[in-house]
Amino acid sequence: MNEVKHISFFEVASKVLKALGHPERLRIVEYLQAGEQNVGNIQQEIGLSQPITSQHLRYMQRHNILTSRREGTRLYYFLASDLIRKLLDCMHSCKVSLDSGDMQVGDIFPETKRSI
Amino acid sequence: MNEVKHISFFEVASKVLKALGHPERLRIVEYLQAGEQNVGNIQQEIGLSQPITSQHLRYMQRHNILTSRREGTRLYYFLASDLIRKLLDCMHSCKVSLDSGDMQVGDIFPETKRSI
DNA sequence: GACATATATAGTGGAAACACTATATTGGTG
DNA sequence: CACCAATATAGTGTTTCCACTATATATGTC
Repeated sequence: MNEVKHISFFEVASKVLKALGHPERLRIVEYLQAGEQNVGNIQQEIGLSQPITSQHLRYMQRHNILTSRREGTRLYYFLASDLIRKLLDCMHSCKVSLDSGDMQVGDIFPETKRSI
Repeated sequence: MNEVKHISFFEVASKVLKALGHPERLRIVEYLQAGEQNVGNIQQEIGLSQPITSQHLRYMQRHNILTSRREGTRLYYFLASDLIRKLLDCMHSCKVSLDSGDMQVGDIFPETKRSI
């Protein structure tokens, strides 16, 4: 048997986008751009409870955003693929555009202003 | 009064990503990259029912992905901001990388193969 | 105003996401 | 094996998403 599911770019991309579509997960993933980190560090950096942190990490692993590697009692998570890295690069350049004032958050979300 | 909500880049970006995290919505938005289209055309192009098409469009309008313009009995939808356009450009270059073989879908979703 | 066309909205049921509390598992060390 | 630290999972209630059917609204034309 060994059935292989065929999947279009839109399915691939939308799954990734959806999995990144949560502010804390986006923070985590941006943090991991600099390199792998264990759960404790991620939790502390982002400021979430332990179970929530673990849930988000597992969720992203299930959705092929992250992979993990065990080292003794610690679990290190890291970005799973070049597509993810590429997407994050893009997000970053969007962020830069926003920060430089080329774009305005108000263009995107009226009645809001940027903080940080 | 006139309270202004402050919102971080992560909130802005994650909302956009989440709203794009659906294969049909991604198809719609890619279709609209070429320019505005009315609901009927979008429906026919993507192959969805009329209410579903309208729902997705309204959803994306609520999430500041799209804007609309009425012309007689027709409603034309179009991309709402440069951030969206920039993100789509990025998705497109990711797609190109996938197609050119620099990246593999298998890297992202094991047990799958690309179609189209 | 009657009617047709284009589009939106309401209602509904099921699935998934989310945040939270409590508990379990895994690996290391004495 | 007992115990500790790190992490995962189960259970729960709430909210949001999603697809679908049926109905409503808006605009243009006669």
